[in-house]
Amino acid sequence: MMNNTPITLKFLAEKLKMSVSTVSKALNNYPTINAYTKQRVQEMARELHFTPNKSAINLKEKKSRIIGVVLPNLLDHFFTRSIDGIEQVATQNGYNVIISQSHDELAKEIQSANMLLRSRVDGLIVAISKQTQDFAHLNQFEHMGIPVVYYTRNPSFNLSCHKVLGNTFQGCYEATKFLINRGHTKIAYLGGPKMTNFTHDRFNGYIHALKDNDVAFSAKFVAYTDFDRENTIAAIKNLFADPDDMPTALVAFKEPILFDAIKYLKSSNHPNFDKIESIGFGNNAFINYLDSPPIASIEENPESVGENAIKLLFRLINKEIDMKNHQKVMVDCKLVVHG
Amino acid sequence: MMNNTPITLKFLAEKLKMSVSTVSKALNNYPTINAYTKQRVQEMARELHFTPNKSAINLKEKKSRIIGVVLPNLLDHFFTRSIDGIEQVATQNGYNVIISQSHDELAKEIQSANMLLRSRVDGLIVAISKQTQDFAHLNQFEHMGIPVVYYTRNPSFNLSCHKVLGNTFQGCYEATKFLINRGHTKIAYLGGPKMTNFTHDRFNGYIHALKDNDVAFSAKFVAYTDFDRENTIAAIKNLFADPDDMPTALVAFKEPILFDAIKYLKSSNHPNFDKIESIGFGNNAFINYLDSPPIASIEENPESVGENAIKLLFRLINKEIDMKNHQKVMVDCKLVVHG
DNA sequence: AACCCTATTTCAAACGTTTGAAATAATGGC
DNA sequence: GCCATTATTTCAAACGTTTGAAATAGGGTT
Repeated sequence: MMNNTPITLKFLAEKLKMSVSTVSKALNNYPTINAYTKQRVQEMARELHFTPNKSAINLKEKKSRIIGVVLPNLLDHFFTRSIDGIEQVATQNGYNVIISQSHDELAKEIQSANMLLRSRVDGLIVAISKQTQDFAHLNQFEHMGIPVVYYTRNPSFNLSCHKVLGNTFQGCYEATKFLINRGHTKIAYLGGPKMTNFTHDRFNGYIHALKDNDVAFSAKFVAYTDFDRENTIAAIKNLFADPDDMPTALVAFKEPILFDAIKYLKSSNHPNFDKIESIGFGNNAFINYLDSPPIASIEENPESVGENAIKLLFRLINKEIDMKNHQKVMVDCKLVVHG
Repeated sequence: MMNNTPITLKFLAEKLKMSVSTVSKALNNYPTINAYTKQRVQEMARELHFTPNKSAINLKEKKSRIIGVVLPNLLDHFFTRSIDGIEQVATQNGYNVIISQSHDELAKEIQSANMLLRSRVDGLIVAISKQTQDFAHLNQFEHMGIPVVYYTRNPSFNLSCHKVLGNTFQGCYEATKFLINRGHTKIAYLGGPKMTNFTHDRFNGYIHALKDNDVAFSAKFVAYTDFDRENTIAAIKNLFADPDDMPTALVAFKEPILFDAIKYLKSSNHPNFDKIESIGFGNNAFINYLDSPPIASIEENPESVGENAIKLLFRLINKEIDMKNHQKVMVDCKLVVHG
């Protein structure tokens, strides 16, 4: 049942009474190896379930064919969907992926980075945690010649780097424009955590759409929140504070937050609740089950973001692009109208 | 900026004018190494950002300190939550986790398994795909002495193995009993794909709860579906086919399916829609946003399932339990009442 | 100053591959 | 049958670690 001697090249070689190098070359289909020999070796390898030891190969080849991915968490469907894009391209190219969650904590992100560094990944894709201000743990990779692509979370403030970002400006612009075209002039913007890029580009998209369509901007129609429900409710209260001048539409930086907002508005018996039209980032599958769903969603195409990130990474790994020649890729959003 | 000579023990040794083994032992805090030497080595290692090469260590140690996880997909929160449990225990024990999705396809599962085998994981945790009937790709691991723990998806029909399962019998029993206690006597059961264990234990829980509480079983209150919405609607139509004898409550094998059912019932203007009380497996966070939410959820405690799976795996890895002494662990569900 | 401990360092082999260079075997020309 | 090719196989080093055994250094004792 259980095999105790590990099946190595050496073991095969002894069984077949030939040298280790012949076995190795036969399995790797070297042209200098006799056809019959190859056949014998390959048969034996199959029979004994020979599985090459990746550690040994990595050590010899000085490459692991592993891509590391560090991201905040797997509960956000944006990230899990992006992984699908990453994995697909990786697998096509014979690479494997190690995923590590930071849970949005810097300490865990550092830990993840260090373990991936020890594993000598050939490249790193990272969506930084909310806490990440210092990048030493990520810069290490580049010092060792391992390319890093930042995605989704934009560390622009203090770092020039390779990045692949969703075009949240365009997404928010289109959403706002869509609402304007439906006749809204009082469109509120519900933004996310102020400090990160969560919100900046989106807000600009909102502003520009208003401007380009001659809709007046009003500061009282802008509020910020985070992923905490109470804060969202407080923000909504603010947006709807003036009973004589309440928004009729809403653009939100993330769908779950928008759902909280909708729920609150409904429960607070807002007079024109039925008329309010809203749009958020995400395009969550559960919208299907909501009674008062957003009128549309900003689909961020996470698979495509992931795909672009890893494609860029491969170009860096293959030296098609110099590591120092920092690239920026934007992936457009798509407005998906529901119903 | 970029370092070209890799920082290895050898490199450190040359810099410090000592032997490789001294450096190695100093870094590993061998008692035979002089304190001052240790200090010098450790300082130099820090300064030059020495990072041990895991491949080399794996090769030498014949262990990778990697746990492989193969699961259907990451979009199902059950699995992502179970990963949190797995990762936490793994990290505590100095192990890393490689996650690979099968997308419920046998071919991908085989591919994942093979890559993990090549990576010489020290153990495997797997939730088999719906298509998995043959286990050769997984049995390979045990042949090589690598323990495997099956979780969530129970391959009982043709395999004795180590398994960690949610106690769906108990979960369904409690849900049914809860509904009975609320006065229902016409409780429908909406089951999942018939062939797998998706449904069998749950159905038994339902049946036993009815029996133990003297509620008559009626075959017309049982229907099966899968993850396809159309099929779910068809199943619901069947359950409610007899206008003179319609169920007043519903237990479903998975929440998203239950949501489809609720949505359909609502849209079809079911006369007593408001009265219908339902419970499904999952405890999805989005229930919060539903207007007609299930009255309760069967929380499957995925983190705990994951945690139990990896704890069992470690006991196998550490030979606290013999691999042939197959273990079965059940993780109880918890009924969570909403509102 | 010869000896013996003990403390510390170094040697050398091993883990399982890959691969260019060297060795050997097979074939063909004459 | 001998030489030159060519086909095929083997040698040997290398990748970066770990670790038991062997070597060396540093003190004491007498």
